[in-house]
Amino acid sequence: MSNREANYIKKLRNSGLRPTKQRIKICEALFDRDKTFHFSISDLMKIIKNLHNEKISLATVYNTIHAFQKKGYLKEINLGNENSFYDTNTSLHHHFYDEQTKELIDINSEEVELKKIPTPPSGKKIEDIEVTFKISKNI
Amino acid sequence: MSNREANYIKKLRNSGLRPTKQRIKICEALFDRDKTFHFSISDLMKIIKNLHNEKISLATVYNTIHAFQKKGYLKEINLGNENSFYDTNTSLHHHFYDEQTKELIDINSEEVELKKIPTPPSGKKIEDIEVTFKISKNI
DNA sequence: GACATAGTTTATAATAGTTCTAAACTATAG
DNA sequence: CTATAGTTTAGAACTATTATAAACTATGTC
Repeated sequence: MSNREANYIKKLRNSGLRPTKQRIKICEALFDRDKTFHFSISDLMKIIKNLHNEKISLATVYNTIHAFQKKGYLKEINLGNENSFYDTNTSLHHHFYDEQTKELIDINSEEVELKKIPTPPSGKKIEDIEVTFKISKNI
Repeated sequence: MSNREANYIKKLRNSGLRPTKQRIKICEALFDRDKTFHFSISDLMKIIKNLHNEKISLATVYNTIHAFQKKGYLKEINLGNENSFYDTNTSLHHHFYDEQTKELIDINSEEVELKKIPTPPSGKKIEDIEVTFKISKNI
């Protein structure tokens, strides 16, 4: 068993998730990466298919992604496509988004600073700030 | 014919859209308002149903909203619900969003100022900046 | 290791939002 | 008034997602 695999097993157990072989494979597909990773469920299905000859059922992929999201290992991002996207970068951060190419690029939170912040409606507090910079080809 | 109706007819014609009675009714439902308006297609269907006894088919509502969006009279907003939302405020602006209550509140662009803006990837330029302040009940 | 059990996976059905299709209808120009 | 291109419509088709319920499996206990 690889070091990484053992680590996933430990993390899954610590989160109250049983380390099944499907979950470990999904961990490998998602987190064995240098950069943070953006994906849709259908992206992930394809990646799993290519990575292992064995397949994981669609329902399991949905279940697992939702479980990982609930445990805070994934963040859902909303770009207005018809389908949901997920981000392995769960820290506070921002995005460049190219609507043409559907490219999504992470921006570290230090790269963006707000000078003026509006006062929230009474009885509410600001929980999170997300800035999306819509970009396009520079002709 | 009301003043407003005549105005909608003119605007539709100027945009290259034939002023059909369905489109005029949809204009009334959307734009006869003081405040900017946020809605989903199903919201709009209900509103039309209540406003007039006559119904407009779902396909027409979709067609019309898409046409209005293409002409720049509506802006799509992405909140990560399963369905699309639209905003009659097409100017550059930002939002408060309460995920619990699904409340969405417009923020004028003057209320938000950015001190530091990241440099876009080479060959790309920033087209638009959207800031979402996620809010929640202040306990 | 065998067993019970609670958690998990799976194929499939069901649902929801949206888009497509093709026929009927209508605004508009000539 | 007529021709035509644009529009509306019901319903089918499609896509993403969630629900269902039966088979399977990780885990703790003996």
